[in-house]
Amino acid sequence: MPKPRLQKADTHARIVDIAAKRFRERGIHEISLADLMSEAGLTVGGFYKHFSSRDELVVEAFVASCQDAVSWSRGVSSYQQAVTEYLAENHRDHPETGCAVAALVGDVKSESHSVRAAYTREVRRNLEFFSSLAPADGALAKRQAGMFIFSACIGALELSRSIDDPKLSRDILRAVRKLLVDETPARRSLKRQKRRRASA
Amino acid sequence: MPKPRLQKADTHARIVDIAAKRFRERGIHEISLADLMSEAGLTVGGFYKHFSSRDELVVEAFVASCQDAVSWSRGVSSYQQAVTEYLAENHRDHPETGCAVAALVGDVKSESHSVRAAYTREVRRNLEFFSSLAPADGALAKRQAGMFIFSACIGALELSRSIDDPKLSRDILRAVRKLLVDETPARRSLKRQKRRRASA
DNA sequence: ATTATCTATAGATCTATAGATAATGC
DNA sequence: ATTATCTATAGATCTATAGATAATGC
Repeated sequence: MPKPRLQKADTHARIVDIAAKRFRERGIHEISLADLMSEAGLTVGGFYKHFSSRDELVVEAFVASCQDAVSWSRGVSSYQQAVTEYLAENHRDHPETGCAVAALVGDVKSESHSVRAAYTREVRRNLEFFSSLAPADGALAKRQAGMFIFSACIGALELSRSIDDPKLSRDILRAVRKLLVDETPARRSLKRQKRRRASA
Repeated sequence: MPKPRLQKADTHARIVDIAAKRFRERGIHEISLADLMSEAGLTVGGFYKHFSSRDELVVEAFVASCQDAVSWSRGVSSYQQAVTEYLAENHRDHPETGCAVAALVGDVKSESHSVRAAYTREVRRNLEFFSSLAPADGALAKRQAGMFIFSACIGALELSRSIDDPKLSRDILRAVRKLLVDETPARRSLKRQKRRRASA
């Protein structure tokens, strides 16, 4: 039963949004176009009136995923909040609305040039975000701290998602959260100062 | 042209070794049984005389991959050496002989119970290895430091492999290497002591 | 005769295309 | 008449199975 005049652009966006969720949730190749179209209430046949290829959808869906990260970062005002929320069990359990860089970190290796380019842009945006919040002095130190923090976050989140032991999964998130928040150079020197002031 | 009596066990091991390489290199589902058998100089038909299913090969290949990590860790005697070699460009460029936990961190989410169980065992073994070398005092601190270090290493390695900018890729490896080796709690307090001694 | 491997193929996907269909808007 | 979507299908995989074949070892 065709339903014309119901805004083609809306349908297009709906397909992209669904793909953006499912790709992060299950991986780019673990879901078929038929499944995605069906979730949108459509059939496979119509797909190529919206996209010239599967790859085109992958790129659009990835870019759409990044919007979730942009919205999230707007609500984050401190380094501690960023790390705590990124490494929360809630984020681990909901890859479909979470960080696309983490969710697709293994997948993109075998993707097209366009996908990898979009991915690299998003990595760079994330590094800038974490650098801007990083407790470090000077542009270079901030940049390096951003790379360090983002790497630790991605590694911990993906490890916690991949193992099948819930306790170990939680322990990894907690340990990395703790060491990132407590044991960062600037924070440590802050603590030292407090200790000194207290003992004086 | 069949070649009987040439040790079935040898052929079996050869298939497993090839799979162990290709799965790490390209991902578990980006390579077909036909391709693997062909690289072993065989045809697909014979596959099921060696394995009851594709999944069985995935498990055996994963376990075989872990041997590379065990051999590697035997030659590692210090924390600094572990981090430096793990985050080397050479490791980044040769996933086929490198850490299977990193190479398959995204892939295992959609794999069978057996694969995920083997993966979890290997994560645990790696955590123990990094914990044993970690510059931290006390069993708990060592355990947490191991999780922290391994997460940062996996995140940095996989990010460096996924992006398409060689310079950024190298910068990430370098920054994480530097901050892990220089800025670890125990090392920092060591440095502080040296500074104090020098100024005294 | 046994056994490892081969050829051939069934059955299940999945991407992509061709042409039909039905609701809107002139 | 136009246009968005549908049904149907071609062509390319990929896993798994059935039965044939050829080299060894009795």
